[in-house]
Amino acid sequence: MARTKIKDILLREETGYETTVKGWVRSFRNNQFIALNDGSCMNNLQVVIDLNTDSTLVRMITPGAAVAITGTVLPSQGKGQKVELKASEVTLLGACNPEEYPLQLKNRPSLEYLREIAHLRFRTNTFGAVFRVRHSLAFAIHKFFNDRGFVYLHTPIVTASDAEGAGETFRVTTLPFDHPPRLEDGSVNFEEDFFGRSTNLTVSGQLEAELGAMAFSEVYTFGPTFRAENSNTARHLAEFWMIEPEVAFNDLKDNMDLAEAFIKYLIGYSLEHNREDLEFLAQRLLEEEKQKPQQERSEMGLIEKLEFVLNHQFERITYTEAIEILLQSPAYKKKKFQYDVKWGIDMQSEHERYLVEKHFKKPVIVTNYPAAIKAFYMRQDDDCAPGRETVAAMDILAPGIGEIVGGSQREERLERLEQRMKDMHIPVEEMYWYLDTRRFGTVPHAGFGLGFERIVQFVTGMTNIRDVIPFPRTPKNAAF
RNA sequence: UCCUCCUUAGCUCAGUUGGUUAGAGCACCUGACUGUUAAUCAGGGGGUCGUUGGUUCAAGUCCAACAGGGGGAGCCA
Repeated sequence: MARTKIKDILLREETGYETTVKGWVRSFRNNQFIALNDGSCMNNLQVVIDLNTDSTLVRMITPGAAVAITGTVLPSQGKGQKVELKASEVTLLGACNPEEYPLQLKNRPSLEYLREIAHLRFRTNTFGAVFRVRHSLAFAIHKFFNDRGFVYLHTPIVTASDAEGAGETFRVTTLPFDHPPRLEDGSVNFEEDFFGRSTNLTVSGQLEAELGAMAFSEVYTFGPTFRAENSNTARHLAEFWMIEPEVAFNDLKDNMDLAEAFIKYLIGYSLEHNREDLEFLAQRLLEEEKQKPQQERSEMGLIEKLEFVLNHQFERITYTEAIEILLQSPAYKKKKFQYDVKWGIDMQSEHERYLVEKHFKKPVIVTNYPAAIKAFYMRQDDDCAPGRETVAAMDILAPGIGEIVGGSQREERLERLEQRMKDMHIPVEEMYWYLDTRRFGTVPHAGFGLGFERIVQFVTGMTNIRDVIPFPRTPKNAAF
């Protein structure tokens, strides 16, 4: 008999039909009640087996074991569920030695411990919910852009340019690391390497996305990104996924509108399609926060927070206004900030958190940062006072996780771009392909990068980024 | 990379001022019971106290280094 997904049985709420389910045992009570989960949804299906079932088979029904069960769906006699499956045939597909299996429903394994058994953690309620939401968000990203006529562009994972200076790179090579071919001056001869030049894993697909935008008008990338920085935080990974839309003819305001609509769409999509999972995650978060002192607890529950963000305009302020707010803040006057505030500084986490969590209490888009602290490709603002040169940058800061989006209108004027690159010691000749877009039919355009795991964190409420990617890669950790 | 805290049973954690044989709950095993909901009840087994070195008559406990992890910071998405 064809397998029915547990989600469909629970959704149907109909009874009296015969069917087959397959899944993994979460718990087995009373030698009679199996809580069965097949990952299709949060909830388990209660399977009731006959008391006369062969006792050697009954002994094999243990947490983690895989079973196939045929039976009739009936209204449940118990209180915890509407329907249950009365088994007529139970088949053990895969046994699971309970002495060795580390996941038992009645244990309360910590997130840190589950990270060590990441190959099994999908089978827990928490990670089941997190990764169903992650899937939903990934799908919603494609849907959002597809519905708006964007072309999904696959930018390369192996690249030769580190021109953007977005971070430390992982080198890609087939040269023998113990005796690489060398030039006369002792440096490694990359001409003998696989690609005939020094290559690394991509740190961003943006520059290539810009090339696509100059033909398709609107493109987006969504792929793995690699940074070899020795960052040990709850919001950094060495391998993560990034979404980078790039739109011709858009200016900074269009860019903000797109980013805000995008984030709200993702939240709305998840609220609509992952209600059960989000409710579970909200409950989990609530339990976790009970451990914290009152003042550190968040004011809103997870779902309230998502609905709040969905229903309120993001605050939009310039960098200059942000600095002004910080300078006027009680926190600044009481010298609560560890780092000083003045125009020109790169804002520290404490400053961003003050703006987002204390002052505005909602996502904030900060624009027009000082040119000196931003990347070469950002469009230089006109009519700046001397010493106050800014660029058309925008960062979206979200409560709890900080910068979730970084983007800008791009510098489309060839001379100004070349001059800026020279000032910042970026090899102009090597970047001829990038500059060609400014030579051949250049237009104003804008785009941004959104860290996928950060939006998954925001939506699921998971505080550590390592818990929203299946197999996290971080310094000293590439297990599984 | 820096600051800080942590590492004791499969898991979550106690462990007093350095002092006899290392504790609990859950999990696991054995048995009982059977419309349970993290099932319940009775009994049982389970430890190189992260690793290495040091101080001491004596170290889970004090010191150092290293490893791993948490929280914070930097860098960023």
